[in-house]
Amino acid sequence: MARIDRSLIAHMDVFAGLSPDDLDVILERANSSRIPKYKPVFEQEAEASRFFLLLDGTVRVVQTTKDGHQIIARYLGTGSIIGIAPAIGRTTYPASAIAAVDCVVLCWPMALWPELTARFPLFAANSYKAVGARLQETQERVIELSVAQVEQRVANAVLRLVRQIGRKSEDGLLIDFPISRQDIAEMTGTTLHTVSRLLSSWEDLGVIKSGRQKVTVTDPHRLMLISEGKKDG
Amino acid sequence: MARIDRSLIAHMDVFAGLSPDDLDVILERANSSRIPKYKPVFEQEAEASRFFLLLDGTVRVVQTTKDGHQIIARYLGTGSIIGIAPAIGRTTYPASAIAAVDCVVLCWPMALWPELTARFPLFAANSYKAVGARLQETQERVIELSVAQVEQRVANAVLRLVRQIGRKSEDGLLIDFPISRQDIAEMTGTTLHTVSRLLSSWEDLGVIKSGRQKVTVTDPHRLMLISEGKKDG
DNA sequence: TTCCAGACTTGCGTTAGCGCAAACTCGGCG
DNA sequence: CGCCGAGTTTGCGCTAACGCAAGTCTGGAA
Repeated sequence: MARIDRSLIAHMDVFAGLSPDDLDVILERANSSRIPKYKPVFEQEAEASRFFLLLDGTVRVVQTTKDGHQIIARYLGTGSIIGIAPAIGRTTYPASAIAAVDCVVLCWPMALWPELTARFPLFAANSYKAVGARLQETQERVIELSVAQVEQRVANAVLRLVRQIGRKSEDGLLIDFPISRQDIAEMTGTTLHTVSRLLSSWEDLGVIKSGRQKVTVTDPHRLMLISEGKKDG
Repeated sequence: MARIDRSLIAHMDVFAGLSPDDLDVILERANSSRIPKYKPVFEQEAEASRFFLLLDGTVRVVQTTKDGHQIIARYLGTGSIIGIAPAIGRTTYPASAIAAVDCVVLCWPMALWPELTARFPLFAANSYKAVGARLQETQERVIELSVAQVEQRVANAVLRLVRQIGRKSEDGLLIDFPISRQDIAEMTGTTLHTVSRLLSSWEDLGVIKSGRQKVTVTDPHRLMLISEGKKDG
């Protein structure tokens, strides 16, 4: 861990409040590595031997069920801490993390987790805060799955993606990594067919533009209305 | 906090690993109180002014959406720590907690949360572990809502309830607090009608017995098959 | 003991969304 | 430059589950 730009790292949420010296102690124990697009950072069920900080890129967190269904738990962007299995009382990873684009991560041996959290309570607190935030998001998703129709859920998912990792393009807000209909289906508990139909209808309405593994939102406001179940404006 | 039996408390998960002295310090700051059946321990959106340890009973954690839908996030039993909003980065309670039966709780002013977690890292870690466990459960629920049919979800919910807070009765495993069809519907993202139909059909099969706000599982194994989508045995 | 409200049951029509299947599109590789 | 296959679109029939409505049951209050 020598040639990574610290000024960026220092501002990441997990390190909030830490002194530069403390930061040094933590960072000098880390290794950085590149994860090419579509390669896993870690895999579900594997021994949780390392934890990671995403320095650049986006990862897709995926769970696979016994009967072969895949569910996208979430996308995580730059600055996210991932793979902290012990924080939720596990020794294996509960999900796989796949690079959605080329990524750069820092990683630490998991053996350092108890040590670092004990020595740097702020680091621990920040990490746990991330877990708490994920709990809240997940809970919101439960509510959505329980009470909202598919169209609203898909609209919401697209909006969330755009907000989290959207980029302005000439046509509107572009989701900044390849995402298929299947992916959106796995985020919303539906099928790629239904997603395709919905995206098509939205495209007819002029709310989005979409192509192969690409979605651009041209009328976010309208899409928000849809996500609230108000189909017409 | 004087007349509560410490031997029971000392064995609760949140206090695992703490010395008796540390435990004393924590407990002497607490107040105990009785929450009668159906009364709230705390309410969604309210300022999170206190956190609680459930000494006896069962609480129902409920979220209400803007459009008036209720969702039961989970049931928590004796030994659960609840209302720790700051652990997930909030200053208000994200949900309401309602006593499902007469309950006894300990409570601390929220102002003590930073102090106690800082002073007793094991207490902090145990609390955060609880958050982590809830994240995992919630995530599993997302998966279930995404891929499983209503019948499987309801079967699973009943099994979970029985496991968590079931009591042996002459007929089988009884869910040990009043639970309505509506409640089960709010746990599984369906309607009381559908739940009623399912329970009726299971009763015909001899898998359960049920009455007003009461469910007894007589054939857990069969119910498990149903929850796995294998309707026949 | 009677009454009542809240819990539950059940029939019926409707529909959102699934599953299958067939066709199309397009980016990249040979 | 043409082919190939993954990603996508779309039509069609089907069904799980909802929503409504009209009951029945039951435990506790009066």
